[in-house]
Amino acid sequence: MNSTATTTPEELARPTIVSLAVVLQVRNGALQALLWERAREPDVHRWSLPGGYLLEPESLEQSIRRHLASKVDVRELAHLEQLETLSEPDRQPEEWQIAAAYLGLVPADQDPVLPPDTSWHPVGGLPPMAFDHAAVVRAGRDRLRAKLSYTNIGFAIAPPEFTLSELRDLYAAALGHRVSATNLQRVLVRRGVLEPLERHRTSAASGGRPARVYRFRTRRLAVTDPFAVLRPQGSGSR
Amino acid sequence: MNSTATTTPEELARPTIVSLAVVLQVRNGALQALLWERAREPDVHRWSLPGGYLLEPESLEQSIRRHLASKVDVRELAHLEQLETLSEPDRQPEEWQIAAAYLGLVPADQDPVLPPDTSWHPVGGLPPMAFDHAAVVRAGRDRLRAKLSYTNIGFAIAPPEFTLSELRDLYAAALGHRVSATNLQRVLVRRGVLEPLERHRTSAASGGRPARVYRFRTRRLAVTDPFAVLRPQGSGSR
DNA sequence: GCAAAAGTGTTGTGTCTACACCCATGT
DNA sequence: ACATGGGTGTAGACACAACACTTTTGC
Repeated sequence: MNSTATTTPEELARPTIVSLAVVLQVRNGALQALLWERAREPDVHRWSLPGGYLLEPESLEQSIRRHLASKVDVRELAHLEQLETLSEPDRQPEEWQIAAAYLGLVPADQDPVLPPDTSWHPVGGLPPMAFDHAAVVRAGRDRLRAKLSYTNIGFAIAPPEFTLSELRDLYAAALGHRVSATNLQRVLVRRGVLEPLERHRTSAASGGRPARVYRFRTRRLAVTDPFAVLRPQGSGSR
Repeated sequence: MNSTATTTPEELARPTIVSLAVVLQVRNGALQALLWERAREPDVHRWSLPGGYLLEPESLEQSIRRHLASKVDVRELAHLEQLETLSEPDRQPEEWQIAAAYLGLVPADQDPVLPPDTSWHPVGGLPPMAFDHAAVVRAGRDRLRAKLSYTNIGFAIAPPEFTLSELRDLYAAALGHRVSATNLQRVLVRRGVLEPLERHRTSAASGGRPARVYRFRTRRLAVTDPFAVLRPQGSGSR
């Protein structure tokens, strides 16, 4: 059987198709996921990822953007990428669903108005989750953590402008461990990811030197540390 | 609309669902992809990726393994992972298909018997490809190249045992640039990926010192260079 | 002046590349 | 002996973490 036969066989599988999103944001110093509380069986009162059915004719990315629009304004999503596609026939009890999972990131300065059944939950310490959604949240968190190391994806969790301590706190929350502002600055400036502005943030009531304001040079995903090893010969050491 | 409503609406999209695979192997010193020549319109005589319809009830991974079994013996696949899911409504002219693309890797010592309409093609220099399949091949190639740098995925392109020059040639073919056997050995041994055996390969007719035989310590995917930067504090430098 | 926070200087370490040199075999 | 290919030793370039120290503000 070939993927492109002109006549479609009868015994074809016709699972329903949904798109899901792990929407992450750093809130109150913790990485949090946008979850939605189920109102009916199965898995009543368990929490699940936002998303829903694919409609005619739209791509999966259009689908997840459309579904998310009822939770958060699409303009608040600084980044959206595909995570994985789940297809185990028994992953949902009632019907066979194929689910394309996406990772969405919301900058820390946004505070979307949420519908009543929806709220943010720290990814460390998730509430009881429906179906296989807890694993998807972990996959999203891991993808973000990995990309923070070798891409400029920080732009998607940070506001347009920020001080280095603010950025350090965002990275620390997302990565789940302490981060040094000193070294974070050096790494990101050396790679050309961060750009210092001339402006400074006035110091807090407790005093302290005013912090310089930075921004990401570009707010589109780019790989900044392409080859860990095994670079082409003669391309210089890192 | 929610992903888990108990009643399924009428206007639901019901595209057909297929699985595709970019199967890669190093052959004759070049990274090659397993392609299949279309026998009918649309895109007659263009080359496409092996795969086909999802059947009831199987997962996408089971589906692609089943379809590949008609091309290559499944036991010859040393690694299989999901690449991306394509869903643009107009990506195929005749029907709307959602395609889950996988990356499969065949060790260099295998030589599967192929059906007549199927053959290997170097990924640099692909023949005219059907639909969006050329881009999927490039995505598979790029995924392999990236993972060669930070995982032990070499096990999936290498035979069970090999000398370092042989492994160097495989890495060079897959990466598309020259690789030093000296440094490849040091990187992979330092990381505990390679294991030297006591055995040696007898030298060729042209002479030369007999080469030591190595193998991968494990033939399951593992990340060996986890954090490019931004490691947790106090976790030592690389 | 003193505390607080930001920012710079500097040192040490581990990783990787490049290249010189040595080793073991066939002819 | 010498050509051929395998393997080791070593030096230099970087990137990074850690930490001491300086700068700039509020009180």
